[in-house]
Amino acid sequence: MKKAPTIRDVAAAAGVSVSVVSRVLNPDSGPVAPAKRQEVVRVIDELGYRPRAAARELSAGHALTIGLVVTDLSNPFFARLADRIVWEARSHGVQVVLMTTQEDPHLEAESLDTLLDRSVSGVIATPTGGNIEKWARLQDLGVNVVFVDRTIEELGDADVVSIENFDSAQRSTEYLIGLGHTRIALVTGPLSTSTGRARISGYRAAHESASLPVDPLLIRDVPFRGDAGGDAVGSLLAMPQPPTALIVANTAQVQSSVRRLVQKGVRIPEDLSVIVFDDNPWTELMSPPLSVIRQPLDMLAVHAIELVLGRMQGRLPEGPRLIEVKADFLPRNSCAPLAQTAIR
Amino acid sequence: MKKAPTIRDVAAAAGVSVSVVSRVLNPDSGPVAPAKRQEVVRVIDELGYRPRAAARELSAGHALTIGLVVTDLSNPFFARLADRIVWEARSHGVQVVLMTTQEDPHLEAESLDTLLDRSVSGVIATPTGGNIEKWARLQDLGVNVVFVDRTIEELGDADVVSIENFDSAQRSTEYLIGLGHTRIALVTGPLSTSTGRARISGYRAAHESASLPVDPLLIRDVPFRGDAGGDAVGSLLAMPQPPTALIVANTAQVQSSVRRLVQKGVRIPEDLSVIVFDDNPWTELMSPPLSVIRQPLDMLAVHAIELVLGRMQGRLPEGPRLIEVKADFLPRNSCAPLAQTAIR
DNA sequence: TTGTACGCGTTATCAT
DNA sequence: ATGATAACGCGTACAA
Repeated sequence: MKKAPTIRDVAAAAGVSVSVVSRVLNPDSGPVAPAKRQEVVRVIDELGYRPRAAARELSAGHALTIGLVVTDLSNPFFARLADRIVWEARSHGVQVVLMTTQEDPHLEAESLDTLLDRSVSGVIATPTGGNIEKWARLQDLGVNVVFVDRTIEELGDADVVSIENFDSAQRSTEYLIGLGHTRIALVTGPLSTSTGRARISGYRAAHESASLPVDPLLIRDVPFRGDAGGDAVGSLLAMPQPPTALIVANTAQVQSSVRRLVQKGVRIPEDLSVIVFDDNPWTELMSPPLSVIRQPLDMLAVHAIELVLGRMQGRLPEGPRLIEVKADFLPRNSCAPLAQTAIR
Repeated sequence: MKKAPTIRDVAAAAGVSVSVVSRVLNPDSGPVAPAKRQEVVRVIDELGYRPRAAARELSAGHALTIGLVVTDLSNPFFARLADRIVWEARSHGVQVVLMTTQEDPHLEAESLDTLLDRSVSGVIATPTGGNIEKWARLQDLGVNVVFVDRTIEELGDADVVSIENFDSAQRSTEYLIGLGHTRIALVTGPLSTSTGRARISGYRAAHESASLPVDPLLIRDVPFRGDAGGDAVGSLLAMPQPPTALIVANTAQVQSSVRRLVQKGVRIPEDLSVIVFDDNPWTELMSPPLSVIRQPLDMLAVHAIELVLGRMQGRLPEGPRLIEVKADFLPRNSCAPLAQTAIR
């Protein structure tokens, strides 16, 4: 186990001073005689020298690194988001340190502290909803914060990239209303999250436009983690007057919800029409293929990374930016007119 | 945008020297008078001081960080592996920087260089198969390397955690043979990977034990990325004498393979019996539920992290360790006896 | 164009 | 028990 060469080793071997080597490394920092430059490059190559990131960071005061804070990589939504972000960051020479929160504000707080220690220059995150002061402090210390998917309204200064939550929920609800359904259940995230709130609003708006009453018992704002989605579905099915249609408005709840439906032997769409908010190609392979709101997470990722990197490089105007990308509704075969629904 | 306090600020505010503060931070590095300790702690808390990671790393020569190098986070296998590893690492106070290779040795090489720059003390990776000297160099520089899922036989010194590839392939093949099938197709990873080779061997062994000939045309070792799995399936179905059973022996190919089957209208198991190597809960929700070799990736993750951390802390005996965890075969309803198969 | 010297924040060594 | 000081490796004014 030998130890890696330093800039000094290179300088010595090339017969120049460290500053020359440094200037070769950072081209715009000053002039170098072509002959010496070539020699230095040769030696660097020969020794396999690479600048230590820690030293650079210490000197620069900040790292060419961003933090990615998501709740849970076993959710395909976040997995694919992470994939895109890591990929995009790499192509810009930026590394990604990954942290998961399991939707726990306490773990989130820990993550933020750690990222601060690392002097990351940016963070892309799906916030749990808590830790408001901590987020503010992070920004105060010069870290560029970009929220993706969700947001924290109280935090004025953060960029946000999300899908059109209100709109998506409204459209899918309208679609079901258009099929004649009047008892439409909604399983969505907790009220403590911006997405949970926005999607419920969209759902309500669709009812209002159609002058349809909203049965509050049909709205289930449940935790993301665990089997909450499945349990909500179970309880909905057990109602004296069960719904004839169901919208699962959050990727985190889709899996457990669908599993419960399958377990209970519910026929789709004969017994129940179903729409899910999805990022999982498998929905297409089920029988019947599920109608989905397709979350354009490539767009989310691209915008998010564009924002952090943009901020890091100082371009981009001052104020916070809010980007909403459209989510397409893909009707497939999991919805039927009320008239053809068995239990009603 | 204020700037974070340093150890000097703390020392000044507490009326002590930096050494005292440092000793308070690192308890085992020397004695501190209880009174002073308390005061220092108070000031640290008041100022919200946190030690800069870069400075520590520079001083220590290595970072409390590990690199996680996988091919692709959109594969649920790697996503969930990453999830577990990040989680487990966090609980030990080490961060994870994430890199993806897209199965490209060139990108892998870049990643390794970057990780070297960061002075990571360990790497958990699913190697592409190339970059042998680079991996060796990494180890030479004191980085603990743990391969997971796949391995590089030429590299003597690396720990390896994998499933029993030979055995899993053998058992699933035997199961199908037991159902009377004689033309069993195998879609698996490229021969350049250890898993590809081992699974083909298991498949062959099962045939041998049953004194069944192996039709080489039924073995498709295809690339992981893209639609290679689906294309292989398409071409298998188009054979003059198509297979009556199919094993998709790699998670990366499952999705495109199954999609192709669905597209072609192949009935499972009436037309074709199917077994897939899986980590995706959705296989259970399809109709029919697919029989799978369930990859125990929790075990993979736990062992991998246990190995890196163990090495980092200097415990663990000298030589490289090879851990093989068992993968269970879960028969569900996607396989039928040959006698009940339509096309034969 | 090149080299010297100092700062970045922390830990470790060695006096006191 | 405490404090001064030298690394750690790199960037960068500033001097030559």
